[in-house]
Amino acid sequence: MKTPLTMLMDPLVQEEEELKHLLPEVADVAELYPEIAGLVHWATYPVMSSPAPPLCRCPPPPLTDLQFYSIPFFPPECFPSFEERDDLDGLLAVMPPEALEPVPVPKKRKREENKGKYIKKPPNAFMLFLKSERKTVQEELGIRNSAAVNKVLSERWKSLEANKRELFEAEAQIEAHIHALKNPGWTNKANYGKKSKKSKTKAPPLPPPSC
DNA sequence: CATCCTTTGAAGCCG
DNA sequence: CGGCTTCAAAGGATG
Repeated sequence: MKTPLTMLMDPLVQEEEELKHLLPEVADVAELYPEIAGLVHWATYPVMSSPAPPLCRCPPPPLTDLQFYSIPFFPPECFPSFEERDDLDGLLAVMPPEALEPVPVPKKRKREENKGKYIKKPPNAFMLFLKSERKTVQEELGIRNSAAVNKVLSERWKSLEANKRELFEAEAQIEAHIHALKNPGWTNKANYGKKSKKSKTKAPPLPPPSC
């Protein structure tokens, strides 16, 4: 008899071979971002061959960050062993009540959400880089305007060391896999055309002929 | 208050 | 299949 969680994990197990080559990057991500190490280990453990990785006892990431990425809040200290994680009822019983709260949705999305469940795209590597470095640039340059900050970060992204960029790319892949697991069958198509049309005509209208 | 600006990358769409 | 469009984040600016 398969538990709901086991059924959820089956697709991941099937992709074990595909993900194996990512494991070194997963370890790097956990090292680079200790605040989400527990989450990374938890999320990737199902695709790892035995033995299970040592249980991370680091504190869980802030709940707001987890909700931001729509990741269920399963802090490692909620289950003393990975085996107990498969006891879904038991796990739910020990989870903090706020972890079961619905994921907050930005105001600009609430209209769409009212019509039906709105699931955001997972962030790509550059978006994760923006999120990671925005505060640093804001403090370094004393600017808050995101458009200006993004321009600066665009240049830094282009000159970023390859190995550091690969960490963000690996993290983006992890985010995408978690997103796919949480939202089976979801595609970008669901979000396409949901935003109001921007007048961002890449090729500006032809100028009038100068006589 | 809603949308724009600004970036890269992923993915949908269309001819 | 190539090129265009949309949307992920975010916070000040603008209408």
